[in-house]
Amino acid sequence: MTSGFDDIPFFDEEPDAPSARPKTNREPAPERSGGSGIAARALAARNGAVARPSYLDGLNPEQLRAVETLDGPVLVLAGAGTGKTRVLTTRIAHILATGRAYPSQILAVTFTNKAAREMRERITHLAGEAVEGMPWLGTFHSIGVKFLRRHAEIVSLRSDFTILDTDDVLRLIKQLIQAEGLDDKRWPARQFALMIDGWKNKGLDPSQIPEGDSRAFANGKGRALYTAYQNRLLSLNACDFGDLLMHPIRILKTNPDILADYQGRFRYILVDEYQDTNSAQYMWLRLLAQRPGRKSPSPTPPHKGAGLGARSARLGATSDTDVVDGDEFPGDAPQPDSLPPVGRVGEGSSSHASVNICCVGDDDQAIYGWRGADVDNILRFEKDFPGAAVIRLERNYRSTAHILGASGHLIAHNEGRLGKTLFTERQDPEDEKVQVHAAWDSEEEARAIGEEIERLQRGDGADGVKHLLNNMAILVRASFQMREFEDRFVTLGLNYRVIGGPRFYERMEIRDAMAYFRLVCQPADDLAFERIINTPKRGLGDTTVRNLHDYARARNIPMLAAAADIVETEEFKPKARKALFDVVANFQRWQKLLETMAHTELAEQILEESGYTDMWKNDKSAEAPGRLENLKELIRSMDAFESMRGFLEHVSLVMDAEQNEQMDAVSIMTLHSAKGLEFDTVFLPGWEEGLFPHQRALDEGGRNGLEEERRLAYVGLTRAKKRLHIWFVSNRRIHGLWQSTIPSRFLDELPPDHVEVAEAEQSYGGYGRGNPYGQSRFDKQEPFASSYSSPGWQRAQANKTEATRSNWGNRSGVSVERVGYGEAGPTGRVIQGELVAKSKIDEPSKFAIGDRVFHIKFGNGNVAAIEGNKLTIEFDRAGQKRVLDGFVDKA
DNA sequence: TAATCGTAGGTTTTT
DNA sequence: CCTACGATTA
Repeated sequence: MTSGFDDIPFFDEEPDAPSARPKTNREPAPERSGGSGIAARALAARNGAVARPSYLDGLNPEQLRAVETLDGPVLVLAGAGTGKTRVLTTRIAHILATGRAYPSQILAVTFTNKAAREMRERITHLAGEAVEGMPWLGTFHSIGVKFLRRHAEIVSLRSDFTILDTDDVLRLIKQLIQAEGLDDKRWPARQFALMIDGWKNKGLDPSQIPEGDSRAFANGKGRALYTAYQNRLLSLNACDFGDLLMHPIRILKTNPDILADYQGRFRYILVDEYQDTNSAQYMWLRLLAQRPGRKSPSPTPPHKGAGLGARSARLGATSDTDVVDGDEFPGDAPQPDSLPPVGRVGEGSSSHASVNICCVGDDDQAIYGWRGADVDNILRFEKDFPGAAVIRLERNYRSTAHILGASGHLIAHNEGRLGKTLFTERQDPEDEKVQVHAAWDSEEEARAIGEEIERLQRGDGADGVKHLLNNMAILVRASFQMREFEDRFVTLGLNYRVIGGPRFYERMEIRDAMAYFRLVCQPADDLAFERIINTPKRGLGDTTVRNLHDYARARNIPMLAAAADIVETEEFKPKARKALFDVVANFQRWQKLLETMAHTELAEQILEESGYTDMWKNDKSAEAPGRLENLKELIRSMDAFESMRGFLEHVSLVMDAEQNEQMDAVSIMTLHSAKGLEFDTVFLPGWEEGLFPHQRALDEGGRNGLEEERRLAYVGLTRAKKRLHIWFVSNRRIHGLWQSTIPSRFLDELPPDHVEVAEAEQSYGGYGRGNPYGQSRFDKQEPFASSYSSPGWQRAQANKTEATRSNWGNRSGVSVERVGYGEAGPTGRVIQGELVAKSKIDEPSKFAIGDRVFHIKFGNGNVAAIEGNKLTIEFDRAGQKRVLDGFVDKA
């Protein structure tokens, strides 16, 4: 577990948990954790009756309450860095340890696999092997799959249905659009995929979508297309991601006995990141959170009040499995195919009042409204679950008081929040204020941030300590901003890591390979068939594929089967016929081998015999070696699975693969992907109107859009533990042309007490000096303007004002100043950068001049010069670049 | 089948 | 402006 991923300090790291405190659970509870239940417990403990379990040690009173309030609905409003994950995991451990439920009776949902994995690890840590048997801990989607595999037939699927990724979905939709005789340029599949996504986020099936939505696409054929799409999925025995929730909802709604069964089963429901739930997820939760109906056969409750000792005894017997897996839902007959109206789930039923559901979230960190998340879900929790206990976690363990003060003040500008005020006990006069910096343009911004990073790395900062790059991050609003930093860091030879780019299983070669495997395991997978039928090239072009497609559709058989038929005929020209024959024969053979051969071996054989690996071996492009490497990695990763099918199942849901965390590197990522992470030092560049808040969020989302942007800013600010640097530039290239920009309004929303406008340490070339634009109008209007008196801020304000009046084109005077900076400032810095590099010059390089090397970004090249750990490489495609040797491998 | 030209779009992302 | 993808052409 890397520290960067830890929301909260764990056990001994807790700031207010002195390490001197005894860890034995015989010890009475510390006084500060004095809820009444605890007091009683402590008393009991003193009498030797109940030992206070050690996992409760170090929780603050609110956290403890969140853990111990087990009956009835609970909403935990957990501010950033207040120990959210810890509460969730400890709560589960507590439920298990007190014997209130079997692991199989707890439903715990997260949004990401990462969160689920982390939760599982932590619970294991707290409660021992108890979690091994927690079958219902996972993402909404993975739990959806598990459920759907059991009840697939109710929605006319087989339980071995495939899960399509976005690529497949897109191709499928495109086919449907073409089949309708529509122009796929005018009606892009992309757009329709987004619409479907939106509908499914809301839990709407084709009959339920608003008429307006239907009319908005394809000359009013929206609904028909959606219907056709769903039918096509069924005939492919496939689901998209939305279906993994839609189908379970439908099953639960139309089958009261199944519903009652699950309602009875899940004694405790826990939801992470509740602020991010969409309507469909909400419906699903509401269905399960209702009290079981009268006739529901509820599983025997485990005996209550058992302590830790009793737990392990019970675990030995492990009746978990038969509670979940043993019972095969008798009386669960397939239902007719009619779709129920989507009403408001659970309406009119007051019985859900005492369901043990615990939702944890932070309305201030709701940043996924644009993909269907509905903040209202968290805002109206108390109405949905009457009598809910609402617990606020406001004690922050992460950031300095300045960072907390700044973020708290910013987010207070939002309306309609549940309202929390984070505080910390940390009082260190050494803590620096949040720094706001101005730069002329994005290039200078990147340059200056690079310098600051190197300064920290070197130990030239205020604290004189050398800092690891791993503890620093640059968080951007939009991914195009990353490029500037990458370019700069490559020239500096500064290690960086981009988080969130295209992921392993989304890469072309991986998808291709997976399509082969899919088709072997599932011959009806037409999408896989179409993906690889002519990859590598076999002379089976569009026309052949279309013929096959038509033939297959006419007979209602899979394309692979159609191909098998057609090669027996004279339908195709000999060349195509031969190629197709080979493909069909190959697949038939592989299918047979599936039963006998080890799956990794078979996978390798498939890629060899299909010519797929050869295709990349013959490819001269820069990416080819990397792709072959990825394929090897893919096969290697299959080892951990029982079978090829098992592997496919895993991959369809878990799209990430871990990367090398070895090297020390600065992280570059978007604000969105930074949620949940923390870093000592955080840089937030690009705080300009139009970029942040983003213009489109403003245009399309109005006030809500702005508030979501503000929450995003809040997320960014609260990622920082110790040092926070915010940047804005005066000029940025937007769609290729230079534009003057105005500092973000969010800057004005920061409290002066906790913020200082950083003075540039080097010469700025004086672009603000002798400000020709006079006093800023913002001086009067801004509430805090009086405290921003430093020259830097005034300069910033000056930029702000002039920026509103002019643009790059007619500001020749200023562009000269830029040149001035360009020559003065950075030149010195570059030299410093090299000095750093030279400290390593003595170490012999593992490369020699003339070596053939491969770089992940620039491809193949030859080493032209070596200075310490820096190489100058003549790349085949990218030209000459200086790179760090850690970034290249011998080719 | 590869290479080249033209055009559209250029926020955020999981599963 | 610059990239990525699709369509057209050799």
